[in-house]
Amino acid sequence: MMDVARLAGVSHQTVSRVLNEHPNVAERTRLRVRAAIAELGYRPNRAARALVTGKSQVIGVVAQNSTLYGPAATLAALAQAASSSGFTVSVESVRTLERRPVTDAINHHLDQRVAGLVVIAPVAEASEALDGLPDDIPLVCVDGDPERETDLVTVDQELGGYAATKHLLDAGHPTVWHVSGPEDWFDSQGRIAGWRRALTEAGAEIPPLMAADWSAASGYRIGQVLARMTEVSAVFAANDHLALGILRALHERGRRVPDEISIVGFDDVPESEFYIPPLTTVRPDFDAVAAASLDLLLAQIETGRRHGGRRVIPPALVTRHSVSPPK
Amino acid sequence: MMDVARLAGVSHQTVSRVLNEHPNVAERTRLRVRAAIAELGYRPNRAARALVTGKSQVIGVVAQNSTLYGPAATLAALAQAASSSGFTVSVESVRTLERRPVTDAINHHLDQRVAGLVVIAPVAEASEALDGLPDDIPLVCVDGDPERETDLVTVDQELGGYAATKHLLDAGHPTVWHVSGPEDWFDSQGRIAGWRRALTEAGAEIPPLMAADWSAASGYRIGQVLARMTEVSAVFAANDHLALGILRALHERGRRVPDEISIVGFDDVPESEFYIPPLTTVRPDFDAVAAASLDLLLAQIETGRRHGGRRVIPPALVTRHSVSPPK
DNA sequence: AACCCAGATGTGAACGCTCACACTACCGAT
DNA sequence: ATCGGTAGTGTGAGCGTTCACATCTGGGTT
Repeated sequence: MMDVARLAGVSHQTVSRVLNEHPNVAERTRLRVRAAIAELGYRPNRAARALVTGKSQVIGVVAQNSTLYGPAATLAALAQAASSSGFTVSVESVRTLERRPVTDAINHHLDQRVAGLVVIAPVAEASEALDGLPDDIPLVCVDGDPERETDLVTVDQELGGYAATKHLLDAGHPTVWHVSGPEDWFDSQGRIAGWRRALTEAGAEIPPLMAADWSAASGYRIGQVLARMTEVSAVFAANDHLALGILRALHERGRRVPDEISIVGFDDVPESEFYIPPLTTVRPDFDAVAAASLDLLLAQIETGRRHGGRRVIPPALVTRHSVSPPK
Repeated sequence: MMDVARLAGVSHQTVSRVLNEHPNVAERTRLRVRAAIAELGYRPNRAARALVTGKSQVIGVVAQNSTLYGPAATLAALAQAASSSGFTVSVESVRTLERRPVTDAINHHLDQRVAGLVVIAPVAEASEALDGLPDDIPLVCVDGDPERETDLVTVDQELGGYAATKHLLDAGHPTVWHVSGPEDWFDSQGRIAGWRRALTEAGAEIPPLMAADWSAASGYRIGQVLARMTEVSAVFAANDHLALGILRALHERGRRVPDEISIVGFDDVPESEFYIPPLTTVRPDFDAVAAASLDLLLAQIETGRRHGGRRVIPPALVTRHSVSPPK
């Protein structure tokens, strides 16, 4: 920086001002400094800046190491969105969503003096890890406890579950079975609630809940049970991969979809359009989730205060060919 | 740090020594310092350390913003592996794999004084962006040009393509059609080469190449063509999602898999076991790719020199039910 | 007893920036 | 003629570490 200053015939401070786009710099000075920067190929040292300001241009993200579609898609979208705002995303990957590893990951980020934190905390325990945090660090919680007070971005799971169930009910099915995700996930809870509400509103019987994890394998196992039960005509699966497993189990036992049984999924993974049959599903907008998170976070960074903002992104039902009226 | 030093009754330098596990510190002093650290809840400022040492504990990753399974899985595994080595992964997400955005991303990382760089560069243009780089920065290229000299980690695509094709040939098929990924991807090129080699070795006819992108949608389009061609009895799809699209197209035209047509995929996405029928596929070990990358990178960081190391991870064929002998 | 050496510790500078403040020049208003 | 204000610029300190070097101590050698 000194070299640049010397070449431009100004002080280091003026160079700093040009770099930070400080208003009070004469136009020709600015030009001269920029020229010197270009000539020397100078690039500012962000570590030094981070040291003195106490903040970096880095957003710390805590996410579970998983290839689950939702979290992975959110993370990718977040990285993309951050890049275009001049931020870098630093990922601390946790093996499990227990409190301890999440806390460690957060502390590690704090050591690096990140400008803000995005925590993907889809279960209660991970969500609780956010409670002890000093409140001078910008923080957005994604997919976290819908009840929490701090800034939160989430897909409207309840609405999605409601829409899926309603769609099946509207097709004429007397009731809808639900294969849910793990019960400690807020996502699962929301989808279950939506399912229940639709059923209740319609005065339909509420069948027992079939809880699974998010995998196609568990969908398959539950599908084998469902396939034997002649009274089930409509199933709402908590995600597309579960739906795929169910589809396969049904196919194996010769139960035809949608003729005998209708199915709706959740997530709209790009492949679901090519399942057999093409899956009617609920599409959350992960790009919108990422954009909203960044938006909230940047606002906090700017003002230096928590706002308690809350963005709930409504998902959309996309209808394909896995639903038909009951026979 | 000064506070800790004061409390422990030592100098700041001794605290620093304890922090960096310098050998020449008396045992009881070390204990006293640790106690002081714990009592004060002191956490070192990484930005300050990065400033003075010129290196951070951060690994810069450049990856395309995509939800493609391979890159996403590699990235996740990398973040996980880095975390357990005490490193953080900083992701710079590029929208396209053109040279310019990749170079920008790399420079941005360099500004942050990352300890090393991992670039996922599956096409030639991205790979070229690595050429102008100063050679004092540790660098590992993942999925890059197999011909390049610098440290490289990649799945043995050629072997995978060979194994898939050979498997179909061994089942008795006269030849094997190939639906490939985009031709500018090294992954595609390797799989194509393996496919050709297996065909050539067996003295089989080499059918025209069907090039697609990686999506199920493009697999479906090509599948519609394949379904009409009575002479095709065996297809090797460059990834599982393509295979899914093909499966669906075939199903629509009433062509049964594997009775009439056999199919092998690539990637072993977790869902492929539940496709109809369960897909025989080639499984690359993304965890191994990530581990090898980190290994190579850490070695460079330690020695401060490029080694020109090269790790080629052999994939494994996993046989399920999408292959049978021709009728 | 004098010496040496290695282990343990302390001292001050430096890393590359930004911040707070001081200074200069020039303007218009009194 | 004096004053205050403002745009433009410079000066020095300080952020929290590590590095290079200096100093101190105690045990083993001669």
